[in-house]
Amino acid sequence: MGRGKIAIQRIDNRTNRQVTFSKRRSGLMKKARELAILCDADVGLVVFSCAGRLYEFSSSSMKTVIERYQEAREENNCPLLNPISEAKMEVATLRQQVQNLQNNNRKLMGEELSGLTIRDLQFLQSQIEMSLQSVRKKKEQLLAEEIMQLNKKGIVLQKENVELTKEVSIAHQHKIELQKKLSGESTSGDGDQASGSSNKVPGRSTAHDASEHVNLALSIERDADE
Amino acid sequence: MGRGKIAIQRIDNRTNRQVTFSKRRSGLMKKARELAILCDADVGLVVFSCAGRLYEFSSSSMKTVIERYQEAREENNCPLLNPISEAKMEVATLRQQVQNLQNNNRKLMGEELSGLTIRDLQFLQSQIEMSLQSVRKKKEQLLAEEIMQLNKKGIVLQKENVELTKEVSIAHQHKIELQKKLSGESTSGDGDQASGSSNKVPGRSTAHDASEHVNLALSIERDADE
DNA sequence: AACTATTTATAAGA
DNA sequence: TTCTTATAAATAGTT
Repeated sequence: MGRGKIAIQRIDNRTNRQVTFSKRRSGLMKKARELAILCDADVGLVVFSCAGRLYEFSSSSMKTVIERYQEAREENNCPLLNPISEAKMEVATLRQQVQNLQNNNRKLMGEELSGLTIRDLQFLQSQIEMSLQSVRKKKEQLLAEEIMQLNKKGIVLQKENVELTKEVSIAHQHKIELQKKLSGESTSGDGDQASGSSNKVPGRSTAHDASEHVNLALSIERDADE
Repeated sequence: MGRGKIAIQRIDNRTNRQVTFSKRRSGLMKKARELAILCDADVGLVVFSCAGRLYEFSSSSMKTVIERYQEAREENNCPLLNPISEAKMEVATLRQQVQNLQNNNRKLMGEELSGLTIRDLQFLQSQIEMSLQSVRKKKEQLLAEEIMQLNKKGIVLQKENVELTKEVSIAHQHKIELQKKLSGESTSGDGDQASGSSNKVPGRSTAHDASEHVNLALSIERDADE
């Protein structure tokens, strides 16, 4: 229907193809609408251009048509073409699974025990006792690790402290020697009056901090074993 | 296009409508196919006759076309038209829920504790201890109920036994009296030789059964408190 | 996008 | 239903 007859095969010319697509698409849509109206039919038409653009017509609503189509296909034959009832099945399965897990959880939390027999309860109790043992073991393990690490840190800090003490002691010695030399030259000495009383360094008592950490860890362990 | 022009409105004549439906439907299908081939388009066409019969054409597969349509609609705009992605969303949510519940279950069972901190473990331990308490309480309650019931039953049976003993005693008395009368008449007596030694009824020792039940219950309780 | 020569679809009749 | 055919409608190629 046109100036010339064309073979029904892909139109190679790009422009030509696009023009024909536009014309025939609107013609198809028009005919789909006419069929729906004239014959009281329910029609759904979906067209994707080769560029991926979507065009559609439906006499009622596309959603309705698609659902009706899927139902009809499911009734008549293959259950392979239904992405929706697959999903529905999966939802049902998962719901059941959630239900079971929730029940199990509740029992493990000691809730909703009314339906259980003494035997069930005995089993549940054993289960929970084992869980408790497992959790306690894990916690003790973690605590032991933490304590060991803190002890290591403490030892390092203590060594550091010893070194610093030595340095301070040496510095003090030097100072005293300098003071002696100065007092040999003149009687008015400008020496450090406080440092002679102690070799501790209050501003940076690192070893003291470490021991505090260890004590804290031990107190946590004591709490845990109550 | 035909012998006469027709208005685009529902054809009243039933036969006419059916004929037109048949002709135009095949025409529409043909044009849909031509469009798909000529213009390299993806076309899906679904037609339900007013009688509910399904006719379809799709250039690839209807399943593919429908899925592509739904995806396209979802991307572009409204999420109202997608029965499939709703289900997908629900499946995703449920999967997550199942995952969470399984994790929780495992923790409550003392499994897979590696990611937890000491604080987490402490909390979990408290939770499990509470569960254990709850389960023990429930079990003790059930056991107490069972024991009470068995005791009641035992008391009833004991009373019954007392009554039966009395009856047996009376029957025995009667028998002795009858024997006395008979021995007064003739020396050869046909009396009960065994019943004189005891007033127990070995064939129906109901009270004895009840006490056994009670002992069983008590032994279960002892097991539970280990 | 409009035109138009042709082809195609189809309404009515058989 | 199916075939026929006159006619309406669609559209291929052109402008």
